[in-house]
Amino acid sequence: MLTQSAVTEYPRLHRHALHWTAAAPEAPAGVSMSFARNAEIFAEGETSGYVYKVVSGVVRVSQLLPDGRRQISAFHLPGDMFGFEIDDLHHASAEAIGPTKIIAFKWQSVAGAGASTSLVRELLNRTMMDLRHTQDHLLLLGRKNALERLAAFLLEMAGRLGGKNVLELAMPRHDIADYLGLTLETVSRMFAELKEMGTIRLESSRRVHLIDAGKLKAMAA
Amino acid sequence: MLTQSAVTEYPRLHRHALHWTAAAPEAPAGVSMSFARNAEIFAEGETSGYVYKVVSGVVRVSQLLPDGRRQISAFHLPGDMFGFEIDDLHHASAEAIGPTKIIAFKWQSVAGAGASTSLVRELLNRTMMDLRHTQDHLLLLGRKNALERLAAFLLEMAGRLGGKNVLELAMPRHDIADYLGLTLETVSRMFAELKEMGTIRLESSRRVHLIDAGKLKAMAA
DNA sequence: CGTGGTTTTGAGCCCCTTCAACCACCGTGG
DNA sequence: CCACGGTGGTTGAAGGGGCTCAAAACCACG
Repeated sequence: MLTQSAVTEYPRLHRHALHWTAAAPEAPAGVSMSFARNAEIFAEGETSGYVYKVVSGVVRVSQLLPDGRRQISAFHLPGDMFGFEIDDLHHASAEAIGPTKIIAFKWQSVAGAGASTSLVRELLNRTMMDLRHTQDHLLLLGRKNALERLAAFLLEMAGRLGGKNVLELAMPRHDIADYLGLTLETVSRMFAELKEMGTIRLESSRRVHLIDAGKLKAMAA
Repeated sequence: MLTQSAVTEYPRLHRHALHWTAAAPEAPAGVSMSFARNAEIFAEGETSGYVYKVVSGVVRVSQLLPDGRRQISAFHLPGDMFGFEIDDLHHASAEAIGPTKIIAFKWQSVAGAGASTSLVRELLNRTMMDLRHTQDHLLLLGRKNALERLAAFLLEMAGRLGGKNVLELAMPRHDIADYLGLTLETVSRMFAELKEMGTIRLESSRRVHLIDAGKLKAMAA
């Protein structure tokens, strides 16, 4: 019945932030928080009430099926915001991939009745960007093959990490796989294939040199 | 190299609406338009500037890969709005599935500098609902098998069409396939499988009776 | 009753998964 | 200094779920 393994064990998640720090009393007020590797920022089903902004580190947002299959909908890098919800229940969970600093804003303060129009507009803008990214990802998951997915992923990361041709991936193969709708073995094999084709070079498993970005773009379809 | 067929021919699309009708001069001003089956409402890459609201009929929003593989990101039913864009370029295309009536609003009027905060908030709300739907669809495309996808699709449609246990699907198998990231043959086979299991009955290929919605929910994972 | 579009069904194959080793790296402690 | 455990990554072999190709059946409509 099941296509994917349902027995994968994810790293144990550690609840609660390492520490909280009251931020400068500007508007809107934010609270800064630190999270250790694999620490849970919020969980699916929890009550919401905050939006979060990444200061440093990387966050993964994911949804789980009852049997443990996981889909990561986005990786959030410094500057990104996440955690918006329509009702006040989180509909996905968020975890720090490595040591991560975050600022939490009260939802009321950025989108509540008293929030300035410019803040609401800012939020609308970010939400529309998220929507576009997610729609692009639909195309990837629905219609691209494994090699195309990895090529697209590397280009996305390269772009978001500053357009350099050397990139330091923050996440393990397992997370990449759950982002791309593949298994970690397939991801590993596609890395090998890109390497053989001469389009990338692996300095280490996390440090990737893009040797031929043009060829990558062509394959990403 | 390619996993999916790249030679599928889509129905020829007919440009332009059948007719335009100036709407009552309320705020915001809308223009009503009618489209025939397979008529293009807007195309990927076109300049935007309007948001659209479905009055009657069903609209599909899709993205294409250069070789013709297609992913439908959403079906829009009466009452739904679509066509929001961050910049003023459409990032996907929209087509009427059957005869369809739509009202077009100037983007400026609902989200521009002069738009009321309540309109912007309304738009934020709709965008966040779209985002949630799209994220759920990521989980479907990334991690569910064919049978689970079709079960989830039927439940989604049943819910949106009013919760009845008989539903009239507006779209052909091909569109369902491109929504679910499958081929039309697989969709057809999964319909047959659900029928054999006794969870649905096909009055015609488009009229589906949900006999055991509980079992469907259980399979949709 | 043809005709074109849609749907179903069949047979074979392939990409990706599954299952299973093995390896590389690294901080810890004997 | 090296054994060690634990995490993360690679590689191999085999199997399967969904795709491809093909043909027939169905259906609305002239």
